[in-house]
Amino acid sequence: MQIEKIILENNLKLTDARVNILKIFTSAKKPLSYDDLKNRLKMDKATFYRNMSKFEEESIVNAFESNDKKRYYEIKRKPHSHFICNICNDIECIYSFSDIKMKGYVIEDIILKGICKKCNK
Amino acid sequence: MQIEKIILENNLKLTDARVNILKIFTSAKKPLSYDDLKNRLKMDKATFYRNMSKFEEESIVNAFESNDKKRYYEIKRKPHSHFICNICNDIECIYSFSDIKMKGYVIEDIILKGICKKCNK
DNA sequence: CTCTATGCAAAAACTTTGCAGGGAT
DNA sequence: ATCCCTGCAAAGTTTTTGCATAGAG
Repeated sequence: MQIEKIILENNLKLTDARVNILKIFTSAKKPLSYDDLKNRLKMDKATFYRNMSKFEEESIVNAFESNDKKRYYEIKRKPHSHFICNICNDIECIYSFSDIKMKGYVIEDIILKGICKKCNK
Repeated sequence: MQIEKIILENNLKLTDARVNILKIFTSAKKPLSYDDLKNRLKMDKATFYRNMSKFEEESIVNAFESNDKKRYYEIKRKPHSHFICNICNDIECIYSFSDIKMKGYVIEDIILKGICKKCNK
């Protein structure tokens, strides 16, 4: 199974908590916070956060802080950007560009902030 | 004086705390957090945060959360973007582009994250 | 004089840490 | 058997709120 492979390849022990977390994130369509997930997580918050830190270390997930001071995580897949709405705080993934270059810098993520389609009506 | 004008034009009372804050921000070259400023602020943190909220409401300042979970503020001036280093957490202002458009959306800020020049050596 | 602003202390929100017991390899 | 993981509770960090007093207009 794909998820078990990810865990074992990164020299982590295969535990229920890790499988539970990665199942959720592999099917998620946008970044999620602990708060978004707490009802679906069969584990303590400490376990969640500790595992997410491990996954970040191992480059299995990306994370960033959003407008609401929560940390949002997503599984690493093809490069994309994010749009964060300053009104409703919703986060959208954007696949239409990722071509900004800056000499001497490595650009790992592009975050656009503003007013989303829904809130802009 | 420019700072007093800003305060009074927005129907705020002219207080030492507000002048103190805006003096710092008008001469700042990049966004600053409470933590960056606490030694230079002659006021309680509650006063600082309450005033910054007012300034945001009145569109005198912009703010965003950075990698370190702190809120960074800057005086509104000509539009620009920010680069946040994922290693040293330093924030740089970037004036070289701001031309991304997305139909139906309003883009208010562009934040690039990655590895800055210094850390990329 | 009135209404807003301030300081202090306490609370709130999110995340991290210490520790003892449990589980994967 | 060993070392990593987990849950629980407590602590840490940043920001917000309540309340009484002070200050601007």
